[in-house]
Amino acid sequence: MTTAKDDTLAVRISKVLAERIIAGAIAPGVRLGQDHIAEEFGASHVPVREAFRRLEAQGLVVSEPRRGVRVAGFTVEEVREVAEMRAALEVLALRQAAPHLTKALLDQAEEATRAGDKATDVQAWELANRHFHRLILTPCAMPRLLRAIDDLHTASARFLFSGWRAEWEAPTDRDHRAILNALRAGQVETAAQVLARHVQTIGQKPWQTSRLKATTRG
Amino acid sequence: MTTAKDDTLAVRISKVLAERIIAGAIAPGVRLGQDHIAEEFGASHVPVREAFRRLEAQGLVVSEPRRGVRVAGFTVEEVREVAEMRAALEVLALRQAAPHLTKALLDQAEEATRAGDKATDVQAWELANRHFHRLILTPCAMPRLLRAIDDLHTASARFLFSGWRAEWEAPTDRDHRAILNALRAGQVETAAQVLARHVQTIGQKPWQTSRLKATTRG
DNA sequence: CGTCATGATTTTATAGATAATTCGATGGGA
DNA sequence: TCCCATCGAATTATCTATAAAATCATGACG
Repeated sequence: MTTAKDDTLAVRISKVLAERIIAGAIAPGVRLGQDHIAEEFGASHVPVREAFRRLEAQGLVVSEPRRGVRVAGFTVEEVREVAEMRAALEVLALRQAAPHLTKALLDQAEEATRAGDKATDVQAWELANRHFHRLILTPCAMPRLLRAIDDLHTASARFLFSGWRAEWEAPTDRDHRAILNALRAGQVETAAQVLARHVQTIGQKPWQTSRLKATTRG
Repeated sequence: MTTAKDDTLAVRISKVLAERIIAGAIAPGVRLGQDHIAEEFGASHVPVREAFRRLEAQGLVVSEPRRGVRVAGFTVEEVREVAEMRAALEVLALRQAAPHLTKALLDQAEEATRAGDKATDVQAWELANRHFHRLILTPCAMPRLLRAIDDLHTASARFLFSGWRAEWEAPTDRDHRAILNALRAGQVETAAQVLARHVQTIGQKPWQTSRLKATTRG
């Protein structure tokens, strides 16, 4: 999680910057001057450039040639986009992972859900939530898919921390338990549907959330 | 398509290398020495490193810290993975794009299909095929999704060129026309299902293809 | 025969120089 | 007097060249 020593310098810089962007410490649209950042990290500008490329691949910054990089702004449309992509990909991963899910894994997932219950701040909750999703999806054994989902999770976390999140505690826990119950009963399709709706719901604005819950499962 | 002049040098290098990897000119697992490539392009190693990062983001190379980059090897599982991801994401894109599809766009897509009919080599066919998919998906207006699909297309093209492709002409054209007909009739769900099956079929090994066609959508 | 050390190759990082774009200022025109 | 255009300076990205760290291989010694 925190800057492994054997990582290359560029990776460490990209991780620190990613944390800041996700946490909202750097506002969207802000230009990232490479000399400024290089000076802050006591490095030169070359590893900073590499860090920029990594962040660009994750969709956290946008790079305009000869005009530098800016923190990617996220509009309502982009938030919806990430949610839809997560829904599509996580459903795929769950379907492939389902045959390989063991009771031990599902128990671990339930424990992650409980950890989310007890979370008092958003960071702890997000950690538990991501842990839950990772536990039930990893057995699909599709590395490229899992990496894509992970990038979408970080994008989700970004606006989750940004203040205009909905009430996330109750419905999420309910959905998580519903997914686990369906999986334990062998009803993969039901679990997939709940997962899709669950992911799409997160990241809705509060008023949209309530309206969507009313028409739920239309 | 070919190395726009206003692109940065790193982008041009990454495009050339991507073409080579896709065309199979560089075998999977081969180490890419940055000095060697830099010398070939008459550049230094810094833009080469940036090009490596872009290729890594596309999944065409894998980078081990302090040990250089190697051309990503693609196994049968990885090919299946890319096909499944494409199916999931393209279906999503098509559903969102459907309301914005105009008759003019569908006509252009049909023309792209005809271009695929007339293609004599794999390169030309792949170009027409990608054009078709892009035409019917772009109106979804989801840039992140479209970029992800595009990366998956290049990954698909890689093993399409690698020799162990199935007979790709006839079934593809039939699927394309079926998709267009369904879209013209307003049957978005039908079009989405055909598209999903179509994408999953491409990239199957020949014997798998025939078996899958027999048990269609089993 | 195994292990350790040394050398060569390769990746990674730093510093300096070059080119391009943006912002600000100044001058001309309405 | 105000607005627009053009020119210039400064900021910024990009590239080249050079040095340092690390890994792998080879060979010698125990």
